[in-house]
Amino acid sequence: MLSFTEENYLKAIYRLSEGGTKSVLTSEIAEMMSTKAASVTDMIKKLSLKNLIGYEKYYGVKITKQGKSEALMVIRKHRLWETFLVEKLQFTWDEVHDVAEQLEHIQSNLLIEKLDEFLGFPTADPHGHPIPDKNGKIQTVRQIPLADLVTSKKCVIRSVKDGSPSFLQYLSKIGVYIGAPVVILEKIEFDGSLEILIDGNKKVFISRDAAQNLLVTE
Amino acid sequence: MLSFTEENYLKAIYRLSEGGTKSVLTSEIAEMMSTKAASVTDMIKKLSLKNLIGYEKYYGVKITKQGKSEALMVIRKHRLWETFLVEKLQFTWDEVHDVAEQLEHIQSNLLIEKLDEFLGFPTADPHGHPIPDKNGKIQTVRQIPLADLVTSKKCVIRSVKDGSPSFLQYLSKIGVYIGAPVVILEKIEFDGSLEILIDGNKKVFISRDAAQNLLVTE
DNA sequence: ATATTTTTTTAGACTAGTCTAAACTTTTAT
DNA sequence: ATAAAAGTTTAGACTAGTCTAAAAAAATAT
Ligand SMILES: [Mn+2]
Ligand SMILES: [Mn+2]
Ligand SMILES: [Mn+2]
Ligand SMILES: [Mn+2]
Repeated sequence: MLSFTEENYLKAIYRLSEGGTKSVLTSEIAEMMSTKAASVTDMIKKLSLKNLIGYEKYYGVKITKQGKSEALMVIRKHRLWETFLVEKLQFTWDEVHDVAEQLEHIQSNLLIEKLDEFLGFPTADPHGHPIPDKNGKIQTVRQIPLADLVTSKKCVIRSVKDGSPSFLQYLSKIGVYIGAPVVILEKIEFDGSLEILIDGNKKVFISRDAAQNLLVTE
Repeated sequence: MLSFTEENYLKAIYRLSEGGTKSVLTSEIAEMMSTKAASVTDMIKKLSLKNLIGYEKYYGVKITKQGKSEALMVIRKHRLWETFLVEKLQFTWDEVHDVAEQLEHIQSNLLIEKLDEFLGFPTADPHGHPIPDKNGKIQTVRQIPLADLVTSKKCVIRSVKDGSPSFLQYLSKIGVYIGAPVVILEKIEFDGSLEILIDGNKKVFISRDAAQNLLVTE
């Protein structure tokens, strides 16, 4: 059984490993965990002993099959709890992350399976991020940044890349939500900002940065 | 903010203080927490410094107003979560305690208030134990052990004193549940066991011990 | 190719919580 | 009243996790 801390490290290493085959560096983990490199080295040794990661001194770590599976279960719990908070307790999508960060460490298979069922086996959390199933399988759909879409092509908002509360609050304010139909009306040459039409009736300008953080499907 | 461990100690001290004005002894706490007296002494000093308990060396501790309030909030969370697990996730009443023991330590006022509302502001948990409100107020109803009731008087099962999974499973098996109407048909002189009628249609014999652990109202 | 800078690891210290063993205080028995 | 027993506290050690400072290795610049 993994400790609270071990689970958090493992999740960080998993996220840093995603979509990349090379080793995750000590400094990257320290950065993501807001901790010091020396602490990371200590933890790396522990996780390596438990065969959750492979470790080569001075060259970083690679997550193992077993480690990935454990990390996916933590992510599964995190996203199911976030879904619960929004769907059942009427949290807004910017309020759920910190609480889910605690709830994801509750140890009970029965609980998580029953929660999954209660929620109707959702496949994505309130931010559009996929929820791994009980076997760790993730349903992936190709999504592209809104910034990369051509003008006047219809698309649907599917997820946010950066889920910081302030960005999420901003999105709610301008009327962007997961599932919203959007078209780009005009790309502003000068700064890369976009004028978009949401829901067929709301025109707004969003920055290049914002458009980069919104993922859509055509 | 209290740690996980501090909360557990405080809850134990609160429970040992209930319905009694004299000090709680180190050994009693150690017993309840399944730990050693030396560890208790260490923790006692910490809680005392935080003014959650009063401590007189060699003579045990007394919980303070502030300590009681903190303990009640942990108990509130514990019982709300147990209610959630049974009402919403279809757990049985013997399955919820250990999970609630973890969930009670999640730190979020918003979460607990929303959960309370989601559950319809329940006043008792699945074992019939009262749920403190957000101000720590407990609604108390006078309940007596079924063992102390006179023969042929109608009563309703309100709560269980000992909530161990095996006792709860046994109760379910014989058809006893919170809210069940019961009458004592006969008290067996020999061993104090009772023949009772549940729901007006199920006759069973229960031990004196069992009858002592079932609390009822007339 | 060598020197400098950057990154990583090690060494040693600190906190929270736990334990055993020893010392001390209170209670109980004679 | 004194001795024995029981309960409590202290002392010192251990684990998990963290940190700073120093040492070591790798990457980069000259
Ligand atoms: Mn999140
Ligand atoms: Mn976490
Ligand atoms: Mn319980
Ligand atoms: Mn607990």
